[in-house]
Amino acid sequence: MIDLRLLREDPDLIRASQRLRGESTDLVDDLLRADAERRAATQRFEAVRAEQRSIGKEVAKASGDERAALLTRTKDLAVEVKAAEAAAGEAEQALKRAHMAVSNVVEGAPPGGEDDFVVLREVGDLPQIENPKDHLEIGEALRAIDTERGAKVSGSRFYFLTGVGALLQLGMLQLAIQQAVEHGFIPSITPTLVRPESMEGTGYLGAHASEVYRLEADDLYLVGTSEVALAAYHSNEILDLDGPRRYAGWSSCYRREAGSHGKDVRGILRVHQFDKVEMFSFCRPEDAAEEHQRLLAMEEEMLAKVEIPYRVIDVAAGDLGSSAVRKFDCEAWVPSQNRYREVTSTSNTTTFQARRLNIRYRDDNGKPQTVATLNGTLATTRWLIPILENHQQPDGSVRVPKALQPFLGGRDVLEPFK
RNA sequence: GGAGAGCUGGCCGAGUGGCCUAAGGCGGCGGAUUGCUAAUCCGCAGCAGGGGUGAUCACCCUUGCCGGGAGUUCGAAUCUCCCGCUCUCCGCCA
Repeated sequence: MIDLRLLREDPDLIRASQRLRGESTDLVDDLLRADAERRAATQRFEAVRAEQRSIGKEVAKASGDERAALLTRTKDLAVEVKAAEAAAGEAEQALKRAHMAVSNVVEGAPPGGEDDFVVLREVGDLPQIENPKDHLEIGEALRAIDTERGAKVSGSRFYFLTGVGALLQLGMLQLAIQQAVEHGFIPSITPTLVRPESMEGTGYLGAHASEVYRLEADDLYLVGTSEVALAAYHSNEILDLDGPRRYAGWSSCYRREAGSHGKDVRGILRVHQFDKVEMFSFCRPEDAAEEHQRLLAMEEEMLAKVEIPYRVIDVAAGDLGSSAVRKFDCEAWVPSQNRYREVTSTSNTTTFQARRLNIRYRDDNGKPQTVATLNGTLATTRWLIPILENHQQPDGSVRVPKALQPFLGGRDVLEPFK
């Protein structure tokens, strides 16, 4: 949710942001109207309620005829109060709906849609591989990835990681946690089933509702990222913030992939369940842009450790999620596809999520203010794809990046089974 | 799954229909005293929304908030119902 004070002071700023996103400016006018209407309705309610309360005090002291007279008056008033309260409640609900409909105010993202991202830099040399095998072919030869049995047991877009596949993933995630701890992040293992409020607070029940698994019998949701649990972790709290508060959450993630039938069906690029280490920061709004760069630097440090070439893109305004003001993706080189594919994403959501989740800090005057939140990927199952493909050798073996070798019993090469 | 007890401000905790504008304590902030620290004494303070007066910082008025929601009542922290959560015990179970 955006800051309503900002909306009142500078509605044109919000309209400009909506245009950049390719979203309607009518939503801004709807919100302005709903805001004015709510204030008017609140005032009407408060006026009758104040009268009711003051007469109520006289009733308590009065007796006999005087009391009876007061009671007839307050009985009528009670009806008015009830009606005014209901009207104020409806105005409040209408405001909330209009409020939810307006996206966060874009900050510095390039204009345009999905294809209008700006490449900030390309890092690492692309490997020269003749007829590269794709990650599934390599993974099957190593007996590291088994999608056939994944499908047998659970359906399409499920897989088993076995042997060195399991070790690679565990090592990579462990490496991410180690790095996070070195940089002062609090390592966390988070719930993957959450209540509706938590899901709603992070905005995942809006446009992405069909992407989310729901357990009807218990009214719980399976998270698509530990961002959900980490964001909701401090909901309704006032934090002591000296500097940014940083978490690294390790969890399995679940996605229905409802709208992606027939897309990326091979291998483990797009799956219903995967594991991820996610960074999440709470900081003062004035520090958010700098913190965003820090999360991006963390991602690049990890990519360097697994020795894969990548590029960094500045995602265009029209392709941002509703809560992000800016988003940087790291895309790793995938030789079999001869293109870059997204492996990390870091978003600055400023106060948008925190306002909905009611997460605040005390400013220098001791007044509660809404915090800013940011998130970013530190490692995920999908990384196995560029790791296997970029490090493949002509003989079918796979070189193990130095940083991962300790997690594979010191091996520097993984040999295929005959 | 069954039975019971709870949920009050940053924290602890009193409050069983109007005197709640929520006692008291801890912690916090300001001041006094004081070689320093500590102790003592005095004072100030919840959160959110709305309106107003003089302004960039206050002050005044007002409404809501006692786990969440609905209800009873002229009036609810207090009574009723639904939901959530915590604790204790029993049962079942990895």
